[in-house]
This record gives sequence, C-alpha cells and structure tokens, in this order.
Amino acid sequence: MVDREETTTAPKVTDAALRPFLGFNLRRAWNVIHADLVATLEPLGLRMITFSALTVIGENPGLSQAQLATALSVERPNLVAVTDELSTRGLVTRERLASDRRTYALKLTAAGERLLARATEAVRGHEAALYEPLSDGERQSLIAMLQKIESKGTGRS
Amino acid sequence: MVDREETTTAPKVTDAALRPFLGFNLRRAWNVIHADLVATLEPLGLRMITFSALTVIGENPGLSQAQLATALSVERPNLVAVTDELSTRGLVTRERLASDRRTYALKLTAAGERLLARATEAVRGHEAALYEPLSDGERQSLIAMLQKIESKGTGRS
DNA sequence: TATTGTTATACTCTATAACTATA
DNA sequence: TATAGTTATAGAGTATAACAATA
Repeated sequence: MVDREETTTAPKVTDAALRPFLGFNLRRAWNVIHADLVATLEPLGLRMITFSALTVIGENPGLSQAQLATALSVERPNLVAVTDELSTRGLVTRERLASDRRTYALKLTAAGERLLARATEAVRGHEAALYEPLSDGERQSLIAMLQKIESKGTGRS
Repeated sequence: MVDREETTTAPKVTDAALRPFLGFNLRRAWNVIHADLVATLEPLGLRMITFSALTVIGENPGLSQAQLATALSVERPNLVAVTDELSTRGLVTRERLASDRRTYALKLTAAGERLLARATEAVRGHEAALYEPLSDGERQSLIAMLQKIESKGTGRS
C-alpha cells in the first residue's frame, strides 16, 4: 500500500532541512519533556503551572501573587485561577498583610508541602529517565548552555 | 520602594528551586528562541508553522498535506489554514494527483522559493546571535544532546 | 498617581469528531 | 472499509485593558 506508483509524490518525507536549526531541535526536545511532564503530574492533580507555583511558593513563603507572577514569567491575571485552585484544594493559604492589605502572602499548607514533596520526587524521576543517555558532565554542560542561550534574551539570568 | 519593611513578604523571590530541572531551563531557553524567531519572521509575513511548512515542502516537493502534517508533528486539520494561506499568497501550489484525486501535491512556486531563501537566511542570522556564546563543539554537542532527549520520547527521530 | 488582585476578553496553538469525495 | 482534505469545535496557554480597593 505504500510505494506502488509514487512518481509525483515524494517517497520519503524528511524534516532534514529543519534539523540544522537550534530552535527546531529545542522545540522537539521540549515536546518530549512536556508530554512526559504532563503525564507525570496528572495523577497528582497538578499541571506545569500549578507545580511550578507550589515550588516557588515553597521556596519563598510569604511572597505575593505579583512576585510569583514575576518568578514564573506569567502575567498576573493568569495566576488568579492558579492560586484559586491551590487555595480551594487546601494546598496554599492566602493571608492579607496587615501592613498592606492589597497584597496576599502565599504560603504552603502542610498538605501543600506533602504534595510538593511527592510531585518533586516524581518529576525528578521522570527527568532522570530523559537524562539517561547523557553523562553527568553532559547534563551539567547542557543546562549551562541552555542558560547561556536564555541570557541572550533579556540579558538577565 | 523595595526593602522598607519586608518582614512577612519574602525579600528576594527566586526561581532557584526550579533551576535544577532540565525542563525548566529548556522551557526558558525556548521562550527566548521563540520570541526572537517570531520577531525575525514577522517582517516576512511568516509564522513558525508557515516557515516550517515552506521548508519541508521545499525539500520534499510533491508531498501531500498528510505527509507534511506528519513531518511537522501537527494534526492534519491544523494544516488546512496554513496551506490555504500559502496558496492564497502564491507561495505554494496544490495540484490534484491524477492517480489519486483525493490528495494534493504541494510544491513551492518561484515566489515561495525566493521567500523561503530570504527567511532561511534571516533565521540563520538570528540563531547565530543566540549561538554566539557557544563554541562550535558546544553547538554540535548541544544539538546532539537535544536529539538524544527527543529520542527518549517516541523512540523515533 | 501607582500598585494588588481581579474580571473580562481575545488570540494563538493544538487536538478531536465528523463530514465529503475519493479510493 | 479506509484515506485525504476539510469543517466545526474545544481546550489549553497566554496577553491586554479596565476596574475596585488600597497605598
């Protein structure tokens, strides 16, 4: 059913012309990582954005939503649904500051800490599998190179 | 305006907890490349998907839309608007095959060839700037590592 | 006047189901 | 029945404008 009379149509379609581009290879690698990450977080009821938010809140207890948005490089309005969800699920508390009642102080609850610990372990395991074909030195240099490329953007790390 | 009485709120919000993850660094590097790519292609009236489509058609003249979709890893319906646009702009021709009148044979027009050549040069220049902090050897090993990670996904290249 | 959190909105990208015409 | 192209649709993800409360 395949190569019967393929005279006009290209018999083997290749993406070789896109392979020399860094962006193409980076995007394809990201697709793999992303799909794996989604599948890893799904059983925990987390998405990339909620996992990232939990992680940053866990390391910066008391931060505001605006600070969280900056750290995650997303716009403030897009975080409202995220903090709503995390708060409703009892993973994060939003306390009004007495000194400035406009802002919330975001903190993990005990349940939030536990879920974050489990999710972090799951993501580490999933990344270890993707890293598997690379040596320790290669992994370090890969991340260093990605950060160099990232720094070409805003100039900031 | 910064550190006046930051007692409850974290003074310095950091994403350090996400930095050890490969996925986070890859995504941030992709954000930079993507933003640059969009800005590079915009003056030519191209998006990532239209540029990629032109490139693959240019290397595989006569391929079908289904083959193009496979090469670009997108679903067939999402290519309709793309080929419509490229056809309307006179960059690509869609010829019915006599042997199978269901399928189109996609080919670049002379104008499509010219635009592709210009766009390819522009993207090469934009990537060279992002690559700048990396040595030739590093660039090769970066792409090789990205392809190893990609191969962990489907097993296919 | 400026900022925090919020609402409403819109745009892009992408995926699925179902149709048509051909095979 | 199976496939190519198509239509309609829906879901993420993300961006902007504008508002109320507070500073």
